[in-house]
Amino acid sequence: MAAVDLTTHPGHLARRLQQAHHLLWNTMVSEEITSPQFAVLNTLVAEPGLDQRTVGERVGLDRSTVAEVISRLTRRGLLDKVRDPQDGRRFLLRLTDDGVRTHRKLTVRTARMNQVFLAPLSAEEQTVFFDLILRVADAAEGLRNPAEPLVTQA
Amino acid sequence: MAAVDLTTHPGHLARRLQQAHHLLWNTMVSEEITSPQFAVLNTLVAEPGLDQRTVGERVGLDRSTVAEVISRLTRRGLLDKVRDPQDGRRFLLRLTDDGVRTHRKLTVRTARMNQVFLAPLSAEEQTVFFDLILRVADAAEGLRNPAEPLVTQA
DNA sequence: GGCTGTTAATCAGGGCACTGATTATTTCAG
DNA sequence: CTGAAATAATCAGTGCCCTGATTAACAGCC
Repeated sequence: MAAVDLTTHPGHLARRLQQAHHLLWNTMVSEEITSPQFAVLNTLVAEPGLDQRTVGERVGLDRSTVAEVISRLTRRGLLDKVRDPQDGRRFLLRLTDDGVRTHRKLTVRTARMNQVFLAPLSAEEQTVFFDLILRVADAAEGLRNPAEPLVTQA
Repeated sequence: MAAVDLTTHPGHLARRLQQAHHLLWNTMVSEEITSPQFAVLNTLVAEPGLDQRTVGERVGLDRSTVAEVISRLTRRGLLDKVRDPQDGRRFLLRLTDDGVRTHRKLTVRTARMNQVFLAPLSAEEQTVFFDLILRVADAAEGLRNPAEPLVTQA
């Protein structure tokens, strides 16, 4: 008898927001390339030659997920993986020509989709929307790595 | 050369927000019961005897996902499934005593977690946060079913 | 009664996301 | 130089999430 109103639960709202986004992405951007895959491509356009771990850090994907995403992109020929001659643990990642083309094409469509997605909000509201979400997400991520104590006494 | 700033992409932000939430949920609420599972329990506290499809509608889970979530809750003995004598296609869902107890316990913890999660925002900002996300999500969901028999405000 | 269409649930298949354990390589202390 | 800690990547296991196809049951129409 003590049911809660889920519309005041940020986690629930975040999930619904993501689902709504997924729906729109699928219809307006691509059924092949997903949003996380696009994020990886985008990062490698900006910084070619990153390793897997760093890519994950940039786009907010953990080590396992980023490995799967990269393996899919590689399988589709959008990405090249080369062993780092300087450090045999690492793979250096780089877009193929096809990867670059795909990124360019999706960038346009993504911009269009974002417009539709955010259409219910005024320009000022959109700014607030980004700001609030970013602040909440950043703060929660900060809780994971509490300020590293410089003087360690473990 | 034409990399995009992902912090102005609502889909990317939604994903990051959900990940941050997941992290906090795991540490502050439960490692056993997930947020979607809690949403299902919560719905059945409010409306016992719903069928699977309706539960999915209430919490925003599609038919396949809701089936998995319910099967997990049933396996843990938090939920009972009974064939509807009125309609042999349906299963009627109801919490067990253990399910009710679990829901009660998690309700308290969830409230605490939400406070921590939203702490970076002032009270007014929290209201805006809910409002903006809800409006965007609702609008996008509305695009899926263009012409529904709208119940325009009673 | 039988046809047809709809609906609840399941199944097959793909992708995202996390944790904990393992492997290979590098780095650093002694 | 050598063994121990750290690091990049992979693997195993679980759970969420979606679409499209299938199965079983209901409902209306002739």
